[in-house]
Amino acid sequence: MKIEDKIETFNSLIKRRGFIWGPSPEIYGGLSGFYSYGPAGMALKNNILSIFRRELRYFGFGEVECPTIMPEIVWKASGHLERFIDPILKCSKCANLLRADKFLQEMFPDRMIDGMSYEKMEQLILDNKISCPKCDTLFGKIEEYNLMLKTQVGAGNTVYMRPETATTTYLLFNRLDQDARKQYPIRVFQYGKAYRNEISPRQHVLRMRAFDQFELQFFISKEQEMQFEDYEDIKDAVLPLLDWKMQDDNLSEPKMTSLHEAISNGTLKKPAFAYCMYLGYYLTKILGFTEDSIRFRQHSPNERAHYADDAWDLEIETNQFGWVEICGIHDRTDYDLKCHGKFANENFEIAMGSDPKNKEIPQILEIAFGPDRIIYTLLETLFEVEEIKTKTKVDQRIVLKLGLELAPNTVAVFPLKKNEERIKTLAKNIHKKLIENRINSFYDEKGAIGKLYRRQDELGTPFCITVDFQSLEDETVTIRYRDSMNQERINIPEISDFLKKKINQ
RNA sequence: GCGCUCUUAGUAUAGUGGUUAGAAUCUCGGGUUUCCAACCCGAGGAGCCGGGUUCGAUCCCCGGAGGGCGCACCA
Repeated sequence: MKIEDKIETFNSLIKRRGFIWGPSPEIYGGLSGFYSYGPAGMALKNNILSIFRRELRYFGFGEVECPTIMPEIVWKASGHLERFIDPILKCSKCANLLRADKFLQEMFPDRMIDGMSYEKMEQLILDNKISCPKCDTLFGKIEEYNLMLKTQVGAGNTVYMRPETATTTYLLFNRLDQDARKQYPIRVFQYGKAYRNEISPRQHVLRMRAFDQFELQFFISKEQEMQFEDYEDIKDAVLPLLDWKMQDDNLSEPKMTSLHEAISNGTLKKPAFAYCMYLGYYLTKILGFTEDSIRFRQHSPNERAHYADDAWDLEIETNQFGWVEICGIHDRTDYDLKCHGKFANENFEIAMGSDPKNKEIPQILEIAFGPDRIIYTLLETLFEVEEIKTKTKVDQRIVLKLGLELAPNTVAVFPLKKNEERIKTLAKNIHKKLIENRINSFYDEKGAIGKLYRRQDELGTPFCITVDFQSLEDETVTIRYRDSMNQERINIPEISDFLKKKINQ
């Protein structure tokens, strides 16, 4: 069997081996934009999350969790209600759909459309007899498309599913300020679901309507942004940067740039923001993404979100979908706290320095990961179809080169022969010992030894242990390495320690 | 959301207006096998949903859902 199309093979692998299924619910035909994780996918996700949590502890972050539903006032204050509801023009004849404001801006480049009321836009359309560019039918009323999912709580209270976790974190600000005893910068992150009513979700889990976010926040003073202690430790780090000027020159390859170089030539303005870039890069690299598949792409000023002063996407190059954003690093300034302070009638001005009289609203720097995108891009970039030579033929194998801590199974244990009771019993006992040592071991005996190895290759299991006849004599087994397919013999009582040592290397 | 196109076992597919929808792989049971998807025996599993035309529809028609591509959308 020759494996022809790598992308097809990959797409079927993630279904076949229980990584990602959908659109869910499959037995009812599916709802576009919603996917489920199978056991392997969920194991991978949990492994990623525990690495992130462990590392963020090291970087001084605390974790919070907030409700996914928030009242209307929150989104009015954050600006999402205004920005996430788009005015659209729908052609009554050909059903062509257009963003009303963008379309009108194109028609009337000299007029200020942004901020114009719907009535005024409609008047403009009427006065100038604006018609559908496709079929020339006259446009009528402006309709709304709401990118936020709306529902009701209690007796008709209109509420919204959060379109990002970040805003819900900001609502805890005065609690966090107390909790951290005003030791700025405050570092906190939140992991959880966010919801967006995409018009047409596509590209598998890359654009879902319900998706995970893992968002880190710095609450920081303006002074600290420019004189950031931790920056000194990492300023020599070299990152693949593609700023918007390079993009304007039609470049797509990033330039390896050290952070202090980026700061001194003005590509990056704030050392604290540079530190965020580093942190995003660090967390990405630690998952095993290869260096040449990563780049930071800066948003051009008109691409930026309503709250952002500077924004960079950390992107991964995939076969199927090109460069995919897995993380966004945003300088949100004091925008969010200013808005919420105003709407909630709270005073968020804090004395963050030594002078208690010098109060200011903290700045916010954000590092926002999309775990679903991490999982998809990680699987896709680490997936390989390899040629291998056996004694008799040249064969192929499918292998996921997942990091040792990420693989759903750390080790699999097999009996070389399934109908030899003594070998089977010993293999089962070894598996049991590993499980008791809380090592993620998997026992399998269904199939010839080669098939057992290949099955684990597909799941990314880094180690396989095989019990053979010699094991019965001298208390040793073979351990087979996923990437090299090499084997060596090790002592049975030392397996757990051997694996733990390998993992912590 | 629009246009084009597609939808058959877990996966990837073949074929057909009419007996029991075929092969691969897969899964399970058994045999064989002393290290890389071997082999043998046996078994299991499928035409997206709803309506119409027809004596009869998986196949033709209509509608819906979902996927792919293009447009639009993607703070």
